[in-house]
Amino acid sequence: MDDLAVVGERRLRLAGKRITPQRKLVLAILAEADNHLDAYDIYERALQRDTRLSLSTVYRTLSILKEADLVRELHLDDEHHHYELDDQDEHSHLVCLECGRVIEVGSSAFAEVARTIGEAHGFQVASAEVELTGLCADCRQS
Amino acid sequence: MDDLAVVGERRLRLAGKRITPQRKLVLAILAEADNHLDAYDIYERALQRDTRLSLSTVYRTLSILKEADLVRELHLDDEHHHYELDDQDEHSHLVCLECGRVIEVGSSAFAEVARTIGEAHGFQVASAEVELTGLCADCRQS
DNA sequence: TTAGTAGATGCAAATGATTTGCATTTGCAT
DNA sequence: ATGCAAATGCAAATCATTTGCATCTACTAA
Repeated sequence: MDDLAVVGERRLRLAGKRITPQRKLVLAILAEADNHLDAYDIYERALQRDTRLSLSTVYRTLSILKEADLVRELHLDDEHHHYELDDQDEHSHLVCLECGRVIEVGSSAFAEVARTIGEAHGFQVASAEVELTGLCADCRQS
Repeated sequence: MDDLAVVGERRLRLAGKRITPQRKLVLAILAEADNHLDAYDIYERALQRDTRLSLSTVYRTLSILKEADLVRELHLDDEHHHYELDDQDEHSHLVCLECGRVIEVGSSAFAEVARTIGEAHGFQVASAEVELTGLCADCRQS
């Protein structure tokens, strides 16, 4: 969805950041992605679109987007970080131990539990990251 | 609690691993720790106890303990991994954005929700890691 | 109890993701 | 249009984690 990228630009401006072709590109790539990307994924996809973009800029851009709460950083594995546009929706990830597949799940149920648990500790929950590991349906059969 | 370390040794043996002074030490340090440690924390504490232990061995040991499900690897921040003995209890972490404090919370409530969500996707949940970020009680007042 | 051996360790060097210094370019406010 | 602070690219630097290799040692079998 292109909308997300547009919203992103608006929010970047508000944060006093410049809108550069590189940032637009990163935003667009993230907006189109159906799954989570790591920095290098983004870099590769950018190269296929001709625009000039260095890997360091990808990292710098992601860092800015993260600060602006436009992007969420995930720790799906130990190798590197993954990123996704932060659509403000709470959601969790199911990571298959066998094939590594990642299923994204909207989970308002979790959000509620999270808030309740937080409050019980005087804690004001800003965001939740839930990672469930196990076996996906396919891998359960082998 | 010393018990945890003993149980750890038993489980290591079952996994066909040798019980070395270094492994005992890592296990003991983890068992005594009140909070999550990273590899270097463990290394430092080990040095204070005279036993010979290298940082690489800490990493190798943690890796083994992780495989044997004796230790859980946490991604509390982007810098490095943290480890805690896996007491099989489900629990989540409240990470304060302001002071970085980490509050550990037992959460059978979550465990249930997790299983339910997993099942809805044909997913068999093996373990859950929940990280809630926000403001702790103290920091909310400033 | 002891010898033999696969598995462990320590050290230093390698790796690989992420960051940074610096010279050059470029948004964008005026 | 112009100027300047912010952004970029490149290469080099970081820093957590891993690995090769020679040496050591926990354990097994006799």
